[in-house]
Amino acid sequence: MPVVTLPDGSQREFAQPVTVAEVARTIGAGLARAALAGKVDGRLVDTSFTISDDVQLGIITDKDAEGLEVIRHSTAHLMAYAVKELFPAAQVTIGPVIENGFYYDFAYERPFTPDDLAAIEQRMGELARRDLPVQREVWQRDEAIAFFKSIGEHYKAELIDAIPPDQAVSLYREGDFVDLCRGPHVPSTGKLKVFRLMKLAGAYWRGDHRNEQLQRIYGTAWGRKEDQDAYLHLLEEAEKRDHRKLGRQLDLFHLQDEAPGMVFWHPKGWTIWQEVEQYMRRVLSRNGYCEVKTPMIMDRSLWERSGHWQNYAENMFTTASENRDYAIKPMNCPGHIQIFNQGLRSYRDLPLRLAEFGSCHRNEPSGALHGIMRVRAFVQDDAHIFCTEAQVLPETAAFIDLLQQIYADFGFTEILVKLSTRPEKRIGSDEVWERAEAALAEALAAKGLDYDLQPGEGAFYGPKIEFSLKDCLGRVWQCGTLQLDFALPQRLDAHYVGENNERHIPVMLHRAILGSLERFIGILVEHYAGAMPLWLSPQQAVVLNISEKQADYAGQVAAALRAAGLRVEADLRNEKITYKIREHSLNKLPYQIVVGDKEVAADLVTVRTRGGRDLGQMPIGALIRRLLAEVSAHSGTA
RNA sequence: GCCGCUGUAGCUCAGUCGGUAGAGCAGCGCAUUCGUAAUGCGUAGGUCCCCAGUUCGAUUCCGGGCAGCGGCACCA
Repeated sequence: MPVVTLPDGSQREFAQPVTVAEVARTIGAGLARAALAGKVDGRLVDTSFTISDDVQLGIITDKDAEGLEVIRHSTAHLMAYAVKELFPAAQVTIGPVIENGFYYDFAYERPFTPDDLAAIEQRMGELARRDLPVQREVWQRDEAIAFFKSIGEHYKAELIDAIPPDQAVSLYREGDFVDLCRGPHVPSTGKLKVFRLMKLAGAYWRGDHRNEQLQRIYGTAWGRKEDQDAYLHLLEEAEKRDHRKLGRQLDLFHLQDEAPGMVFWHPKGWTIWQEVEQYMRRVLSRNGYCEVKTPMIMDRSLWERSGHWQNYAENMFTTASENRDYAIKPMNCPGHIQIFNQGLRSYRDLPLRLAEFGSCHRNEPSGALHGIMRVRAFVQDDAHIFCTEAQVLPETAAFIDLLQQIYADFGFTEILVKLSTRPEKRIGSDEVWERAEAALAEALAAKGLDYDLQPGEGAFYGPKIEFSLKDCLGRVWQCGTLQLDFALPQRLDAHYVGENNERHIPVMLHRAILGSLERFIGILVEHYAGAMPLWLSPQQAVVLNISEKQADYAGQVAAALRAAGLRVEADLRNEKITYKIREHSLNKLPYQIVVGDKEVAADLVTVRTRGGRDLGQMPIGALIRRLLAEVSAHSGTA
């Protein structure tokens, strides 16, 4: 006699066990049709799930986030079904739900082609229209392994083999297709109406590059056509914000074949760079950092002592001269330790914070390069804090404050935080790791930051915190980082004299806020779609004359603004005012100052923003005050 | 690095089933002197990514590179 409690608190009593689908039917025919799955006492189940005890039940439809996940998961299975029909020799492997969609990996004798993709999508449509029931079956593990082996699905057999022997496994059957799956799934393929296959890619079996490469197909799936259209539209819009496209359009930088992964900064892009760098320099100086500069090329012996020559060789560019080998620095830490090591340090010198806009070169794998986000030559806003173990917590807390303040100034509020802890291969005792991880976790907790824990992902020399931002397509890029290091100071003989007059090895914190200036500027450009806030705009205003008569006055206005420290040019070209406004608006130039006969007569300027807002007429002094206020506020999206 | 796709004018792209290529925008010149998102006319611009091969002839076909793009792996 199960009593089912619904989300609104109402209860229904049934004489004998009922399925989720049957409960939905008693509520209404519409809900029964819309039901994709059920949530029984917080657990997602199929609509065919039988309820025999008193439970809390929610009917999941495509309006629920979970409903969308079920749709996507079932669509992945539908795709696998279509692939098996069209390419019987293909083996299925795994097909999870991801953000906005799903993928499924197949092992096949040849890569799929775009034509294959179209055929698969068409077949999926046919299978969906047949509205085949999707049924759950529970098998004994060993029988399931034997079954999948018998139909030539060796990857599936391998997957099930990893499940504990005494555990039963669930299989889902739709038409002639059977797949291992935890579920739940939609009750029938007819529920899958809105999907599109997006792209093909190679992917390694079990994510290991030593394994064979599988064929991955990505797709998207939605409850309603409008949602999918909106998503596809969003992708189109995101493409327009791509920093590589805007970098060219706005004449910020370029890359060329002869220097893969290395950026040629143009005057406008370099202006942004300089603003970012000068801003960071001011903030660091206010926060107790000392700026230094270390050599780009150092002798092999130093890199051998640091361990890079042995462990990082494939990523380092090297050079040689007069029988000596050198490495071009991939990191700044060894150089900073050389500065720390000059003279005898006292505990009174700690914490010592050495900062450098450090130019690094890393020979990244060719396939990893991506615009200016992942390059081979880049500048880190790097710093190393030499401190005692007791200072780790306060230094970490201060760093997090600083990072948050800086990100806010650049307009970023959505920051992804991760804490990576001890890996299997590591140096240092467990007690030291314990304290180090606890210090980082404590600092994060004290700041009230939500973070993902990544066990085993720390560096061999210490745990780390990562701060990431998203690009216009939602790809995550690590920017800020804080890494505790117990190893390098010792390897490179750093010490200080403590209160007890004995020598101690300092703890080193590697930290960066922007990460690399290249990457950070790339993210900034995408974040603002090229319409940089005033303080970062390469050109902040342009003075436009309506006809040649006002050329002199326009020049004077521009000069007055420049004298106030603003980046302003006069555009005196013999073009219509509409033409100039259009062009500067497309170039995302924040303020357009129009002067015609009326302005000359009244000694005023007329101001409009790149967004088309008319600010009316004002005296030049008022304009200057307005712009300077906006610059110093680091704000303004005119 | 691996899988797939792509590479034509400064940019965005069309085109050549093998006979050395075209548009729009940008550039340049002339006219126009204009009030808030494109004035008109004219003109110039190419190693069709590179190197080999097949061919009477290759931008096109074949092979090998390089670079870019989408993923995967990597990102200490």
